[in-house]
Amino acid sequence: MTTVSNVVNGRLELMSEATRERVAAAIRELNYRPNAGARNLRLSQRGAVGLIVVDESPRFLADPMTSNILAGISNYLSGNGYGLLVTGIRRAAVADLHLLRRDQTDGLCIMASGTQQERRALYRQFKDTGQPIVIFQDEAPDFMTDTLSIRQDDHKAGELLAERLIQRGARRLALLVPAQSWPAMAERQAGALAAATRHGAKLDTVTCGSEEIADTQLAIARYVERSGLPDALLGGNDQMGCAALTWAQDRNFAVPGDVRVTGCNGFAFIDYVRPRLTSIASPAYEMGKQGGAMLLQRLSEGRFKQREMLFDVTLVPGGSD
Amino acid sequence: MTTVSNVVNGRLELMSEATRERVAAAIRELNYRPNAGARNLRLSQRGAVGLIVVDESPRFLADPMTSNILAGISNYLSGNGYGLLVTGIRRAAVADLHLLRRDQTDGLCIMASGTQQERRALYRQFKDTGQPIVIFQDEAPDFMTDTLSIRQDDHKAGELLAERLIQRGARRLALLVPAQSWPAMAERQAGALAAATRHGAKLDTVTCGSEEIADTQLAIARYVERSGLPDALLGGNDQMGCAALTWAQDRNFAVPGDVRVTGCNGFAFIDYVRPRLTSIASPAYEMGKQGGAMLLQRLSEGRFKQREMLFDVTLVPGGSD
DNA sequence: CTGAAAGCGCTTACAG
DNA sequence: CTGAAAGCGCTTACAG
Repeated sequence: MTTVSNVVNGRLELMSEATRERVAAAIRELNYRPNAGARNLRLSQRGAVGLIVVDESPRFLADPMTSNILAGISNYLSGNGYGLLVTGIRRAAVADLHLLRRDQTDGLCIMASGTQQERRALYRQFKDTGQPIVIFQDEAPDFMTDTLSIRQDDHKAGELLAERLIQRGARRLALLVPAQSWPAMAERQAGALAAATRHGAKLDTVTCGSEEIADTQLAIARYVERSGLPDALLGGNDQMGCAALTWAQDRNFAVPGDVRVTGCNGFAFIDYVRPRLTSIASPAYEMGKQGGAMLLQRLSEGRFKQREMLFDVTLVPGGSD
Repeated sequence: MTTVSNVVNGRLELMSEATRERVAAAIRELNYRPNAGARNLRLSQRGAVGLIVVDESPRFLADPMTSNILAGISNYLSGNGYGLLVTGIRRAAVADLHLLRRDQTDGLCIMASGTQQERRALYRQFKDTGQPIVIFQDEAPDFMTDTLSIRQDDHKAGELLAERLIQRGARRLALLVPAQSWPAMAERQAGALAAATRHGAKLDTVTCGSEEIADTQLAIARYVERSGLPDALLGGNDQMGCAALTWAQDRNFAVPGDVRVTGCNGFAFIDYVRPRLTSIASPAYEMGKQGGAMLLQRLSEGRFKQREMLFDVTLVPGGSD
């Protein structure tokens, strides 16, 4: 058994070539696949990481940001012999989550949602598992000790978009945000506001019932009725930007002639609208990959090397601004 | 230990209310979380299912079909105490896959790609693990015994789209398909061809370098140069449909006035183009959910109740046809 | 209801 | 290089 274990785990220097090949032949012949659970039990590890996406919708992967982060984490972990257990869950059901009630992962990756208070309550529950945690797209509250927060620079994203619009002559900007906002969205808003203030431009915030197309367009219509057409409509994300674009087209406003429009995060579908949506390129996939890497490093070295990672963003010009 | 095990596993009838509460209190106090791996080892089960997406791109979740199926599987399994281990992998790397080399799952869900020969080679490797397998969006070859194939009715999808276009007066249809096709795409093509033949209409197949927007638009341009503008451009999926839509718009062709356009699968972004893309609603999420359910049923009952499931599709009218 | 024991399939220190 | 043994944390049949 010792030698087989040594072969399976690649400690090949402990035996002769002939022995190695004999064992390998037997493995092939028997179609032997080592039981990963037994190995993990013996080594007091779990061999897997949990990804928990807290979302009220069962389609928790609908947002490309989420699925890109997932792909990044998954690829890194799979390449390093770790499993990724994926769960999407409504906030109310988190307490019953298998990943929290049973000990089956070495660490957790979290994408939370809801108000700050709600997210803090979630993080406390996750912390109670005693596992190291990577939080995506949110800051780690002070009480989260064994934690790494990974975000993209959404403040800069807001600034880049607002500055570009102002440079092109816009003086009154309207930023579309969902009623139920989230930290990244708030950062974009703060960034856009900072840029507007710096350049003496005006930034209105238009609160939409949700980020869905119908709610977004309704909110735009009401805002324009009240305040007139702004120089620019900034979608809080690509979906809201595209909603603004089609709203303008449905009313026969020229984009960018009558009103400029932008999005944020730059996922695939911005190339499918006309004019192409000016947006921000999100490093979501890379964030996921780094999150996986940092978590495995934490597991092997005992602590996270840093408390936060902030990923740079860049502007992707389309024709809509 | 016996009583604690009975509490943890919900065999509450074996003890008094007082005992139950004493154990529960101790669990809370100690923040005890049972080790899932040890339980699985004792019960000779793995407690998890693997999802393998064979894709040459690291962004293996970019297609909404894939991420919707994943969400469906994940939600069903999580709700039933099973884990889902997600891996995206290039075909060339499949042989080294952890999910194949180690014994860590009770069953596999597969989304393959490539030619029929390549997919057969993949399925043989998966079969060698001895696990029950659910194949999505492809038929199960004869040699796959312990297998369930789950597909949507793509033949009907092709028929529905072609028939609708013909009813609206189209006589020459052009179907856009990627050079590297796949079974679902071939089914759509067969369905569209059957409908065209039945109604005496003409269906040309336009092979595009890939399903990417640039390749699709290039292929359309070449086809139109050679054969003139068809009455309708049928995208093999929504992405290709949207590519056709923007191609027409960039050339100042009216849609549907000069040329009708359709997509297939009906994911979110078809609402963000103008006119809205007429498409087919894919039951991808439901397929994933049923796949998870059928796999767990297979695990508890010893065999799949059926060899195939075919999900119905419906047409979603937009303004593009 | 509790306690003692066996065993799931591994890893690893140790003796030969 | 091989063999025997302990132990990872559970479940479960059995005795008390």
